[in-house]
Amino acid sequence: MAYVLRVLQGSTEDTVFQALADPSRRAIFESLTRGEAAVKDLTARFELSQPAVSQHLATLRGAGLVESRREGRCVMYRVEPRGLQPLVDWITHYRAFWTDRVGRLERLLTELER
Amino acid sequence: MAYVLRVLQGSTEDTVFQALADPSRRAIFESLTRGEAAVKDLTARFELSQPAVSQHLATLRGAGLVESRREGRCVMYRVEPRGLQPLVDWITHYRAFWTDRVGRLERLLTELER
DNA sequence: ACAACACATAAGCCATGGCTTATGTGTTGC
DNA sequence: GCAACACATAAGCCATGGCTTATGTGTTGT
Repeated sequence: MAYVLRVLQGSTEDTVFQALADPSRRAIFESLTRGEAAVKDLTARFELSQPAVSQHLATLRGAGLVESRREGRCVMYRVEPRGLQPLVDWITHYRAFWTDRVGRLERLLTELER
Repeated sequence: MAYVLRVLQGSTEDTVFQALADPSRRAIFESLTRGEAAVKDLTARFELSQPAVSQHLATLRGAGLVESRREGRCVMYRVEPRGLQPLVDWITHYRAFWTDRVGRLERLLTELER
């Protein structure tokens, strides 16, 4: 069922990993976590051309990590929290190998849900 | 301090993201979580040539996600749990944006440590 | 010692990806 | 309407990456 949902959304963890593999894209994403920003702003922060930034944003958008909204002649981009979910899910699948801290977290969750 | 350690280890989250970006590499990694395996075994499981598998393993090894050990004429590969830590750290940094479930986990941790 | 096995590495090929410049699409203000 | 701004998209270039075949390095067994 979760699988079906993922397929319908068209996003397995594949797109997310792919999107976050690039350092510039991660930097842009991190920058957006500090608040909504226009393409112009991001272009100013990083030493990238405007098309480069737009292309990175398109990739992040395709991975569901980011959303956009028009405001006047600017396009504001913001982080889409749920976009990280596939990554969290993937990692959670290997929680057996995590460090003590995360292991403790999982144990807590189990106890909570019981 | 954590930063210094990362630099000394020579591994920011960069190598890990890079290594996990490839589907074949993730598949190999996932396969290894089910237990130690030789290159020959992995080559048999996936439809990849032996050199391809070796190269993927070398990349995973470089990212600290996997370790190797000689046993006779085979080289056994196993998952290195701590290798996922940079990824967990990176995601944890954006925990503010996580879904309710993870948010609940974090709140639990905070209460626990207090 | 030699053949067979298991693996790593080298070299080359081809697809992909990220960047650039150039151009198209909206939107604002005069 | 028109110029200026903000952004998206197209086209092309070049580096990178993943795969292949071919070859080198160890290890086992006879």
